[in-house]
Amino acid sequence: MDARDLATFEAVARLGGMGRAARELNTVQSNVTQRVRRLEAALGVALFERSRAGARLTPAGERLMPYATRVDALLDEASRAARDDGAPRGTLTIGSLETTAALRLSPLLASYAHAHSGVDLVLRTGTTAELIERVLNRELEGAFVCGPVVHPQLAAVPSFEEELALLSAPNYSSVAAALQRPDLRLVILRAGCSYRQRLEEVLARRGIVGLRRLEFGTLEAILGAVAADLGVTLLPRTLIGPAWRGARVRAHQLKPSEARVQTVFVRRRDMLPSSALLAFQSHVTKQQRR
Amino acid sequence: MDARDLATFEAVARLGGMGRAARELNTVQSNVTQRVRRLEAALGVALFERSRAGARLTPAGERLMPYATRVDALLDEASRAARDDGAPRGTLTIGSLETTAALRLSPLLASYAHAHSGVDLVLRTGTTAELIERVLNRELEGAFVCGPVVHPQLAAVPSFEEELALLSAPNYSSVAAALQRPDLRLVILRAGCSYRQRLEEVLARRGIVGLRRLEFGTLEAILGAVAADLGVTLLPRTLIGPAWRGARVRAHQLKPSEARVQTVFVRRRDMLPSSALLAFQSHVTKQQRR
DNA sequence: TGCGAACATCGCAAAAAGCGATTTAATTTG
DNA sequence: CAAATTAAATCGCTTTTTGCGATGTTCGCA
Repeated sequence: MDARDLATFEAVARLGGMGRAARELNTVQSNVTQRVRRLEAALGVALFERSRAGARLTPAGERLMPYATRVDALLDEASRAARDDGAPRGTLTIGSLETTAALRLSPLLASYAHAHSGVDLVLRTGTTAELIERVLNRELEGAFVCGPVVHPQLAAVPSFEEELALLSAPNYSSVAAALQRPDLRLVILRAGCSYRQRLEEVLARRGIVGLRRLEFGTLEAILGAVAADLGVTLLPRTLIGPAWRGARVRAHQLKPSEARVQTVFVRRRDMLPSSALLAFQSHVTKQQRR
Repeated sequence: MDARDLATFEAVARLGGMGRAARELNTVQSNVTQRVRRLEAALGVALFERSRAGARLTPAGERLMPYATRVDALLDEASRAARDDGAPRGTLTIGSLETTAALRLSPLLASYAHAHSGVDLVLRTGTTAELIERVLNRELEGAFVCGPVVHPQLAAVPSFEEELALLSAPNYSSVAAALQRPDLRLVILRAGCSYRQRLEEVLARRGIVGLRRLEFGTLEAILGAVAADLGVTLLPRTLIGPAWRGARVRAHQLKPSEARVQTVFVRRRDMLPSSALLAFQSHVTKQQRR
């Protein structure tokens, strides 16, 4: 059984048609047809039910499908294992929450890039859910996300601990005062952001629900909005630099159970970490000890 | 990366040379060379150190090697999974101890063959060590061997329990009497047989060591030798049919701790059992309940 | 009954694989 | 020290496979 036939099969199954698979695989439909038919001939079973709508998996196809993805992943891992001699090299693609990137990663990435000049670093930001999705799809080798994470396919190592604070315009002297305003809004980084849910919980516990939201793409915009008294937000306390603290926004302390948030680094259990990733993780650990 | 190149690589690594691999793979040496070189080119690393003596793995090759075998096994399993629709079919190749085959398997195999006429049954006999080796090599889907078996790669399910008896010519009235003879010999099925070690332990506990051995290939020959007072042997009590019991050989009872032996069915944990095997195991269980 | 959307088939050209002979390199042996 | 040996690399050739584009076929639907 040829691995490329198997990959073709996988694409057809995933996309639901040979034509579509051909487009994804940069080839022509007749070629895909031929590969699928050869695979079927080799196995002696039909893998797809063809119809004018496309191709749907037969039970045999369903049984084969998980192997197609596993073989693909295994071949990929094999090639990385053979290439990787322990010296970090190649491309390291990791993900991070926006806030974690801003707060923790700059010095880390700088020192890492300096120590391992042979590594091309790629950092993608997103929400916890997005990042986890990408890690599961093997688009990212790992990601810093909002913990805790429990998932059978993922290994999570606690990496940072943040203390969140409620931010408001400076003219409110307490959390309670900041939450008085009738037209209070939640200022959030983006839909699905991990801290948004936390913020809603914090407010719900104070009897405030159903607030309108303001969503911005950058931290600066968020802080600007809070400074302009458009609403409140929840962010790591230490994220508020001297340029913002005190004069332009006020950080209200929350009790630890509400404020504590753990950032964990997740990666697929079944994917062997590249040397570049191992080196990165040891950098994280080193940083923690300081 | 092509799976067949990987298989070629594996053969070269295992056999220590491209020429030898070519012979095993039924092709020519230049072909093997080409495949290995292509693999090396694709990975960008040397996999072998060539010398006049053959080819030895480089560190990169060492890292790749386990993947080569895993990919091979996975492709194999994929093809079986796709083919196997739950109806037992194809070839079921299992192993068994000679004694277990004689004592337990005949009715089992007969009823199984009858119930699943689509399955070609292949039964190989051997010693526990041989059978386990073959199961590990995937030459057998599973085997009945002398338990207990603890091995990280094997799953073992207890299947039968035998009571062993010391067999002698009929003119000895007790174990002690049978062991009196100065030129006593151990009559054993073959070198490495599981019961041989047990027999030696039984005798050692009675102060008898270093006996000569007589080795025969068949149970009939063994019983004949014992009947002719050439020596003693250790066999499952129930194995001695009416044709032999009493008149021609005498079975001496041993205490349970010495007599009890468990036959377990072992198979590779990482190999998904075929439907044929699952059906077989359910036959075994059914038999046990009777 | 013709149209559209899908897969199947066909013929051809290009690419790759496979083979056997030969070359090269490194030992071992006489 | 040269010849023989052994194993891998290379080469030229033939055969096979692949990939492509065009065409054919099927089937549901307007």
